[in-house]
Amino acid sequence: MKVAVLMSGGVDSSLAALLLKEQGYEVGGLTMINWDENLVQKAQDAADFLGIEHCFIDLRKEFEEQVIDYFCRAYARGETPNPCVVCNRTVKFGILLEAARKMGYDMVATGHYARITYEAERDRYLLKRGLDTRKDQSYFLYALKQEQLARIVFPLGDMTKSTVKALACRHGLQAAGDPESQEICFIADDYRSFLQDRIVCDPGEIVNVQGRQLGGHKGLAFYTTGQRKGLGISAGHPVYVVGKDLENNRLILDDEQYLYSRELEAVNSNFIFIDRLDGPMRVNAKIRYRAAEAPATIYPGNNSIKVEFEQAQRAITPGQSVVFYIDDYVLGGGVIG
RNA sequence: UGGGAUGUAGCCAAGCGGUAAGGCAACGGACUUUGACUCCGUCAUUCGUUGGUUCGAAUCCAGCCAUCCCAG
Repeated sequence: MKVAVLMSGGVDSSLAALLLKEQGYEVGGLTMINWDENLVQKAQDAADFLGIEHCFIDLRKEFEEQVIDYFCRAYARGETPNPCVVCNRTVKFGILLEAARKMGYDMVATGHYARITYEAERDRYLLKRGLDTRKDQSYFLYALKQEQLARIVFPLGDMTKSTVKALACRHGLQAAGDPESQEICFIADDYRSFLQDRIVCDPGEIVNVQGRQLGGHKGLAFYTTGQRKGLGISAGHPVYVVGKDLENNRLILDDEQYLYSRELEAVNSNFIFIDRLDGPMRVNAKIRYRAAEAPATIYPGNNSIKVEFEQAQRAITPGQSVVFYIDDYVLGGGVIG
């Protein structure tokens, strides 16, 4: 069995490669250039250290079309996209996975903290959260299809981050002491300056819920629901972005209480645990990566999924993903409309 | 131009003779495979200004300046 480990040169992917090798797989390192080609060297070094072959593939064009373009368009629409979700579905486990297969690999592996299991009775691959709930990354993977899950291995899914670090250290992996990963991979510092060159940003008014003017904004794309910092508005008490009035190019700010809402509509949904949602279902749902799961009922709609929470959620944000869980399993998810 | 009121950090604001609270904003850090939230830390040698009284003034007194309100 030949496995291509998608290597970044960091601890996680390096250890993933090492573990697979120890388990007897035929392992090769594969690195995609999606933005910064300088990262390839680090991966190459790690592969050399592990004594595995390594090659890279330039996917900058594809990444630009699939991820960056999506990222910018979503912001231009006033949404707050999650590029990692799209990258995983279309590039990392899409184009790159296909490329690996063409190179003769059977599977691809990454250092994600998530688990994939196969359920024979239903002939389904299921996605489970990582054992280390603090590091669990299943949220970013809900959009994967069966064909994709069938070809993926996550060697770190059953481990905690501290175990990974300890093992990496014991094996003398260079990256063992590296700081945790960064921001969006294609944005070094501030996503705002990145957007500035790519989309049109019209300054406009800042108003409160009642419509009273409070100040001015630099372009709706630069703000996200629930945001407090960087607004420059001194109201005597904290105020948050509670919405966007795209029609009038106005940013709406107000007290935190206006951020809470009990329901949302999700589009572009994908289901993993089941084929499709045929009727109401009780789940635990997460409206952003670092949010607590909350009990909710989901309902199938025409072109969307309606999600009704038991308790109001704070800052439900269009463009972000809502992911449904049943116990440790990812049922599916969608993009908040 | 008369009468009244007010002038403390970017904004709001405590202080009322004993050596500048607090909130908001801002900045820095922690957290984080998205954007946020959150948490921690920093932020007026100086109180419109000039003099005076006092051992000592943002606090009392006087002049000047500025702003606001009512008269005109």
